[in-house]
Amino acid sequence: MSKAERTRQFIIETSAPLINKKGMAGTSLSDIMEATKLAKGGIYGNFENKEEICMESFLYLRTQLASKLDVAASKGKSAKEKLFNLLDVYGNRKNMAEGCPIMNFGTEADDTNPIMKELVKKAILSAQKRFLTIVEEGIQNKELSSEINPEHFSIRTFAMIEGAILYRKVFGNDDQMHIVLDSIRNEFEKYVL
Amino acid sequence: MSKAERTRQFIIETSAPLINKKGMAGTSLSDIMEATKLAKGGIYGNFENKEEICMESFLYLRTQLASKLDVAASKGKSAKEKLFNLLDVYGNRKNMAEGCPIMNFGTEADDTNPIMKELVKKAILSAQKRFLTIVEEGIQNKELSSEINPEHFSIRTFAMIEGAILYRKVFGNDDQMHIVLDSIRNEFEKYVL
DNA sequence: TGAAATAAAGACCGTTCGGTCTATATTTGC
DNA sequence: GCAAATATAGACCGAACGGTCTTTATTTCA
Repeated sequence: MSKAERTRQFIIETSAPLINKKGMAGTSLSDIMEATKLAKGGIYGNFENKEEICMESFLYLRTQLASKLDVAASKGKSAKEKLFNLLDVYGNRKNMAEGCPIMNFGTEADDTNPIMKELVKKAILSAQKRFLTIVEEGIQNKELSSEINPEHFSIRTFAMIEGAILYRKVFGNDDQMHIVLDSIRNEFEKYVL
Repeated sequence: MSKAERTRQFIIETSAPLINKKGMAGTSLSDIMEATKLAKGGIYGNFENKEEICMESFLYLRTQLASKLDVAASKGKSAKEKLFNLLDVYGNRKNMAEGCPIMNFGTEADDTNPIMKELVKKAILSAQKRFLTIVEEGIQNKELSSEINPEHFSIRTFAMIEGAILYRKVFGNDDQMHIVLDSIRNEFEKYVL
């Protein structure tokens, strides 16, 4: 990895939590300069503009979280274990320090920023698919009753978790998150054969 | 209503959808000037600063939506009708043109803006309470099985709807919202006596 | 209707914004 | 270890930012 590549990566990793917290419009270049201790030249030598930093920051956060989730799921031996492991990742706020990047970037990405919106869309679909696959495979393996609707379950689960993340952000505690996760677990158990 | 009061209200009503869409940091004073066709003097004669416009805009959006919800609920004669009427309001995107103000302002209100955060917190609690009351009264009136946990149900419902609103914003359609609302209806029906 | 009170216009202010560019410092490969 | 290549510093730019203030226009009410 060349110096430039290392610096670029460093800028992304340093800016990402900042932008996730303060928003794209709310994070200024001087914020990024201060956080990275780099001057303008150091930043703009590695990025076209602020928008590129925002996009890369989102992709970084998204990838980080996705790999945590994938690792957690893969450690489960059954559909139930996989799902519950996923829920545990969402339940631990350390895994999404400044809130969910999907929600943070998604709410800010308006129609003037279609590329960002597309990235968020893909992130949602991939998060949803993680649930979907677990349920579908669970049915195939006869672990789950075929009465569960995999698509509906995964949409509902993802939506509920995002709502709980909003709760967590605004209230600053995990009370509602735990209630939500428990209810997802309870509902899922009903379909476990 | 004095001229100033009318102008102030006009500024709020004109800015609110703009700020809800573009965010607090993303909406500039010139945006507000353009939308209202007012000059700086006209704005700052009625507001201390931009932050005040943002707060009033949130309160306006919140009140607008709350009254729609309250009216809808009050038209229902049973707990089920009340709840279903509420869900219909959430289901109609026209009622939340640029997304849910709770989510939009809530994700942006960080710790540097504690007053805003408090307003969002109250808005969430009041939205949740609307569900809670319906369920509690339903139980009292023997319309609902006492097996339903009113608090958990209302938290779960609100979270799921917020998640669905995020879906709607990013995907631009109501597919997931309808799936979510249907599942809420189905779950609720199980407790109807 | 006319005088006092009030509301809005818009020139102006310092600051900060995102971004460019040259000069200097640091890597890199021989 | 030195020369060429590359990466970073930071002065600089015009535009846009939020906000102020005086001047002018409009309400308001006797």
